[in-house]
Amino acid sequence: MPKHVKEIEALKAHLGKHQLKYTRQRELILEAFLQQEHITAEEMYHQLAKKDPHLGLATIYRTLNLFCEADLAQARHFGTQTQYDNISHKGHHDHLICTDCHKIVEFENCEIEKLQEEVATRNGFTITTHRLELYGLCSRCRH
Amino acid sequence: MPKHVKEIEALKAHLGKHQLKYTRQRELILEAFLQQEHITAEEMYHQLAKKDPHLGLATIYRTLNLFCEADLAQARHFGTQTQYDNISHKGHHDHLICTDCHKIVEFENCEIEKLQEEVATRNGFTITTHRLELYGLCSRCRH
DNA sequence: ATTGAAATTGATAAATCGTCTCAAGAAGAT
DNA sequence: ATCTTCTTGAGACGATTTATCAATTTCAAT
Repeated sequence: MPKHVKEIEALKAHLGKHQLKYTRQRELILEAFLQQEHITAEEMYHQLAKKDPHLGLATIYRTLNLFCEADLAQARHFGTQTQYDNISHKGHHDHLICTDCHKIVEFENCEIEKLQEEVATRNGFTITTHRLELYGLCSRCRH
Repeated sequence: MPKHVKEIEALKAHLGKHQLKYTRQRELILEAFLQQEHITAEEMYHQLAKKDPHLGLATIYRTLNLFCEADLAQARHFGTQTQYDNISHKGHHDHLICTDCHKIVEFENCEIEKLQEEVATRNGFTITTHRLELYGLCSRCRH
């Protein structure tokens, strides 16, 4: 019935491993989360208010942080807020961030990823995820 | 006597251009800032408490933001705090982070940096700083 | 199905981080 | 030295996120 069976199973696996429980709220938040590329807790709060007016903001924060631990999400702090990126089913994308107008351009680069793997291997690491953010000025803000 | 004559002149140029004043606090904070690769306002607050116990935290925030406008610093949101990067400092290092034992290995990779520049140029960006973190398991934790 | 231990929730208090306010003090031009 | 303007320090404030805790829900064991 639910669309994202694979991710639900991944979450359940994580929950089981840590003696946590699969709740109605966690399923609701996961379903909503997986339909976004990235979202803030506040945005999700308003979005889900229609489906469950009693869902608390604290629960959303707790659940999104849980998703980070389960490697379904990745938190990214920008400006005063925290963005939760969906890294589970899309190819992981990186960000170009304009420090002036806060514009964000997403990109993907296989060569960089390959070099990352090399660095990791050289140091005995096995990468599960990564974060790459390039900060600078976009063409308009450079004047 | 101050060591960073070039940066002090750059700051004075910016101040003059905007009808701002060169104060004891601004010089003190600049001297301290230029000795770091990156620092938070809070860290600087404690660090400078010895030299000037009356220096206010608000002044440090104001001054670090001023440095950003004068292109001496670059703000970057890291975790819950804001890191102020020293732009004149070059050797930027990246991190390999073990998600199990939290071991952190620093590395530098020119090829990756070159590819980052290419991506930025292709999108019309001029990079001033970046952040690359690879998350995974180190050799010991993989078993 | 019922029970009971353990985890989760919602509401809100509290903490955190950074900015704003404003009276008093410092800088710099005249 | 004077005068205008900018800056400072202290604390209030606003926004975001986390902690607290009693009531509720989950889920495994009856």
